Amino acid sequence: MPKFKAPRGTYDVLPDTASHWSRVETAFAEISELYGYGEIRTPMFEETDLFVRSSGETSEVVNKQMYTFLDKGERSMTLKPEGTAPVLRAVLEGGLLNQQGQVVRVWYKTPIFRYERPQKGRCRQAHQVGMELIGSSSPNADAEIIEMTVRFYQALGIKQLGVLVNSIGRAQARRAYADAILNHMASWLKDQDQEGRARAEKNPLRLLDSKDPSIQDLLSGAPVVTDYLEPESREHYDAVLKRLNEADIEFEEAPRIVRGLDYYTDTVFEVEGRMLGAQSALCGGGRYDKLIQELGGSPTPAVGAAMGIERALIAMEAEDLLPDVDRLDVFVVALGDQAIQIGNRIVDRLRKEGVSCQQDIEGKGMKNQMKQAGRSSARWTLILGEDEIAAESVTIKNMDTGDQQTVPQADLVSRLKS
RNA sequence: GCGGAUAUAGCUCAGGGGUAGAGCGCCUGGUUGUGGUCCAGGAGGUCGUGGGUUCAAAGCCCAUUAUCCGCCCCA
Repeated sequence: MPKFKAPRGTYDVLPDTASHWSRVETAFAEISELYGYGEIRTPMFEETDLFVRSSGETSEVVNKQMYTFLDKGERSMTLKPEGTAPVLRAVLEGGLLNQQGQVVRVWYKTPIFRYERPQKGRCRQAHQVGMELIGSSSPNADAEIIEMTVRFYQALGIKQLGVLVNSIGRAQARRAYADAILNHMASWLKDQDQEGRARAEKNPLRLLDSKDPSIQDLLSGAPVVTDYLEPESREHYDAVLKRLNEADIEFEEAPRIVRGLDYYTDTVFEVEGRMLGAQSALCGGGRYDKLIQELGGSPTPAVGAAMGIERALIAMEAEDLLPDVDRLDVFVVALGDQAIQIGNRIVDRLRKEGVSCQQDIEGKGMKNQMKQAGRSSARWTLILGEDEIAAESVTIKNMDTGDQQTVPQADLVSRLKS
């Protein structure tokens, strides 16, 4: 029994699944580059206040879920619970927005830390990729971000997903709408315990995506946020929808979509996996025009999204999209000292040609070496024994079909490449 | 944070107050030049952890930890 275990809510990515991770990460990096986004990397922890300011003092994340600690200088630090605020901080600090009218496009890949009760698709150290488009209030920006997320999931091959788009307007509309919801739910609210009531009153919009069937029933006749939008917000929202239609992005309008972090304005969206159980959100994003100001920058509109890597992997697993184990090209079976020497030279030569190779290092016999070859899932096994040495040849065995033929060592590379 | 379930071999699991089980995997041999098939043999477990009850606990009781499902939250 090992003495240590990975801390609660964390886990290791072992070699058999690491390639799945890099596949997701690579897909996102490629999409980002295609849209002209530059990578940005920020520290794992920040001043606690950055997250309090950005996510909102009343948010669940800030209240209950942050990994906060005092460093040796008695400064309150927090492991980043989300990616956006640190990116904006870095963009401001790095002077990327110092020229007026500049539009900045960045993408990132990062772990995030939230103290939560672990569940499938919900860990204390989770991983996200995301992008931010900073400096544009155009609906085209919102549409670009949504389009990118869709392209990302398409690149991974995930089919069963829903793209849910909504607008929650500006502060005024939201306040008016929140009142309307509370009003609508007044009779239900009376019957709730104190905590439930406090939660509902703190953020009435949250009621909208509750999974409680009794709440959902009551909400069926409830007012819709889009009826409360200010004229500019309405216009913006319509333009986003129009742009998405033009780009042939499949989506649905979902008035129940709100976001958990306080900084969103106008457009919010979510990509939902239909195979994910309770943790169904694959991606969340939206516009946050007030946030940069909140962080001390000049007023700057922006829009962005974050995608959970774990959840993408769960979705891919459910749709059987995860690639097989990485195959080795060649395993060299060599029998006897001389053959081993020649085998080493061949392995070296093949690796220089970009052919992945392995050979026995334990001095085992034929049978065992063949077994290793099988286990390595090599495409070909090269056999070097007395006969081959004498003839300066090598036997190539195709491990899938079992066919084998003996060819001159000089022809090896061209044989393998054909 | 709340509710429910689970924890036995590397993996998937069965069992059950009195000597620890299966399938798969692993090792060895049949085959000192052929893996994935077959046959034979073998290794591997303080039954999650800590206490308690008992002549006896892996089983019963209590606590604890981890995982899974739902709520909550969200990626």
